[in-house]
Amino acid sequence: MPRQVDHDDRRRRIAQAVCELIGRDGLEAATLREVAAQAEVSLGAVQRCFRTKEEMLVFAQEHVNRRVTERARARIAESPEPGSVATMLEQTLTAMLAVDDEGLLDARVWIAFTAQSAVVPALAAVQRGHYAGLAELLVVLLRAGQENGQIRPDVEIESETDALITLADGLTVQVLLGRHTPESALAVLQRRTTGLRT
Amino acid sequence: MPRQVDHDDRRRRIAQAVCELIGRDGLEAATLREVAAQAEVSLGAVQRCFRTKEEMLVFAQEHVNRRVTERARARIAESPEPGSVATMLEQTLTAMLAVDDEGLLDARVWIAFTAQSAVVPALAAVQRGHYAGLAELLVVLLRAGQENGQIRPDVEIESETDALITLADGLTVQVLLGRHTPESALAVLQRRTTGLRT
DNA sequence: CACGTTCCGATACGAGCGCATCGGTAGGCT
DNA sequence: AGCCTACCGATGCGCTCGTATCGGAACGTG
Repeated sequence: MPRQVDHDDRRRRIAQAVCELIGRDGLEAATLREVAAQAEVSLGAVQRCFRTKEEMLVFAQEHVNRRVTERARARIAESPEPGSVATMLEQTLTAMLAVDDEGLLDARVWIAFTAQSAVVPALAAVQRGHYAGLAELLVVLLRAGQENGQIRPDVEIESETDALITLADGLTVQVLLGRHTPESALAVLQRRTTGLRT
Repeated sequence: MPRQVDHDDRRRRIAQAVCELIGRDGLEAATLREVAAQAEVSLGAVQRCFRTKEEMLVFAQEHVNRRVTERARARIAESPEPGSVATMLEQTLTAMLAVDDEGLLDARVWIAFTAQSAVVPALAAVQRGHYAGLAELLVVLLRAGQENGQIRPDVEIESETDALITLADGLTVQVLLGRHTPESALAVLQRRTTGLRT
């Protein structure tokens, strides 16, 4: 067999290159040639990793979604009180916001894919799956918080979960448009989550 | 002078065609040729109305923004209690949501332009201008409501305005992704606005 | 009434796109 | 050690894009 390369690693690197291009110049900047250049591989390599451009974009979409989930996990682990439900809740939602440069890039990628999801049902299904995971996590956190008394018992979990997700998305849009700074958006989010505590 | 056509009317018709194409298949579907076909004019006519494609897209962006404002005005006029501040507030915010087919189309156009605004500062400025107008309107409504006792006096107007806009945007995203129906989004919005009443 | 000006719609062009194809090359098997 | 296979990176091909250009039709004017 000829020289072997790690296919999964290459796919991840390409997906990362796609995200960087979309985050900098939008979806239309993610041409196969530009992606190859950004990932420092040849055009042929990109074509062998992904049968078609659409397949590449879907993988990149799942890639950025995984990054958000991963960032939530990391923020929880690094937080001063990893065991506190309120902390976990806040850190999870913060991971969805554009609070730092990395998050800002992901937010731009997120809205690009979300806009595309509005007209391509297959992409919308991918996004809904991501949101389903986030919603489930929030439900678990809220329920655990109510059981150990950290979350007010009168909070209606399902509707509160939806409201928190809606708030995070709305704030992300506001930050991207420059109507909120990352700091002010974070403050709004924290005011909301602290309102849930006992 | 040769045969004269109404330039402004033609520009509006072209902008409408751009919105229909973007609402159906996304920003990339708005090529000059497709726009010309949708507007039932020649490619040359589109080029003479707009010096460049970007100029056309900016005009279309302002066009859909004007439609939202116009819809808010129409909803207020048609509402059962045009004089009630609470009604005006609710109808204004409803105009920002994708509550009917026309609104759904506009919402898809909105998110397409918003995504582009995240990477093109010039477009972001246009969007910010639109939001500034909406925010000013909401501030006026809330203040008037407080003065005549229809809105709770403890509502902090500036932050509430931002919160309402953020909520409307977040709900729009959720509807576009299929995580909210137009009806459920409207219900969330109404619950929020009725909470502001005395 | 014919001319000339002015604007319209069709065509032409270079560039860049996604995708398909094809020698070259680097290792595993006997 | 040498062959042979499997994969890599470069090149080619239609196609469509945005933009520039050009002949022709339509009206005010002398």
